[in-house]
Amino acid sequence: MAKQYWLMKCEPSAYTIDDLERDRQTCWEGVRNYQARNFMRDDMKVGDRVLFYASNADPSGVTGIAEISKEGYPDHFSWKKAHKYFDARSKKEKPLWYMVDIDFVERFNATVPLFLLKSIEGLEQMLVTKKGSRLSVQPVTKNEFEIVVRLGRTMTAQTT
DNA sequence: GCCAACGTTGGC
DNA sequence: GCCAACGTTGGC
Repeated sequence: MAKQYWLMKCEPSAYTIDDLERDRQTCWEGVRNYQARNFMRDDMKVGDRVLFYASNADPSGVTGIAEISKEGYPDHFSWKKAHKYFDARSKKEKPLWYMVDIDFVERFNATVPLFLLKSIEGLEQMLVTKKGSRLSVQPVTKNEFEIVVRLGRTMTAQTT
């Protein structure tokens, strides 16, 4: 299958592209939305590229690039009692929630802010630019991905 | 911090 | 199966 492209949101208080650059790799636990889970469990493949998006940030926007390094597997945090991601409905024999692993690829010098994405021709259909789109794991097209990466590489610290 | 938009839950 | 109530997300 051809390489696919995604956008994954995370609040900076939880994890940032800087954290990923330091760690080189992380697991994407804690997604508790069925649509997002299905993307991770069923569709993401090793090598797929990911726009790393900082939500609830100042400014919110895409901060870098990651890559899927491990395909969907059970989110074992859902089995850990007392963990904030614990969910009694998820059983080891029948996991309810899934996660993937991602590798660090690139950190932009500055965030590509959401307000800029909204103004760019070619990104009108991109889910994250649409009002009320809360999905934390979203598919993006190759074209959208490439536009955002090109923008990201032109960002400098001064432009924000 | 506010609040609109959305997803989920649960009573009926 | 409907839909009101509730909790969460996330831009601003």
